[in-house]
Amino acid sequence: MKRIRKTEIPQAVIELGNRIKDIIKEKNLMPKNVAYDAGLDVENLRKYIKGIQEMKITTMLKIASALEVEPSELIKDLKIDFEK
Amino acid sequence: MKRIRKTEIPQAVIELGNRIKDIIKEKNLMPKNVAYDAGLDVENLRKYIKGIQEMKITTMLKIASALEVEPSELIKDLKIDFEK
DNA sequence: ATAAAATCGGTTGTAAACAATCGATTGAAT
DNA sequence: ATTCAATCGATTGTTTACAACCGATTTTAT
Repeated sequence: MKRIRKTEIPQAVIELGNRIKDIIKEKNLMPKNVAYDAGLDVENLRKYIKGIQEMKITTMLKIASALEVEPSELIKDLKIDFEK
Repeated sequence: MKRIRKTEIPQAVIELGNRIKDIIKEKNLMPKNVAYDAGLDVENLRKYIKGIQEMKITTMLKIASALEVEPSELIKDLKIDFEK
């Protein structure tokens, strides 16, 4: 059956995806290789870049490693907009 | 039925838990309040502190917000030990 | 123009996060 | 000594991440 997302994707997730996208572009990397280096499926990496799917901490660390950037660079100033 | 974890908890997750624990202690915060401010169940916060459960990016951001620290401070120098 | 990579939208099985609850124990403060 | 918070282990329903695959289309490079 159709798998529907019930919750909104947080803005920070979108922003994180954009940063990954930008770094890939700046460093002239290939998503295919980045995915491989991070131990991810290319399609899933694409989902992170598009902000369709949220990632776990360790996934972020793997991607940072594959991009050869500090994890901090990826999450720096990411704001979480949450309703308490 | 028993819910058994199939994969190993990465060391970075343990380390992240320790940092959260330390900050709570240093700042004389109450886990109860931190959990509330982060919009989490106390028991789940405990799982993160113990490193029993891995968190998503946004959860980390919420916890950083509740602890009033920069997200970068939580993940700084976290190393991921992964087998490609 | 053709080949390789990227992008897209969708699907599916499985593992794990998330939320919440329970009972019991331990530690600390009044 | 009693109250409150912390800690622990365990459980459960629901949602989501993860991994993988597919077919189609678009972009990029040779």
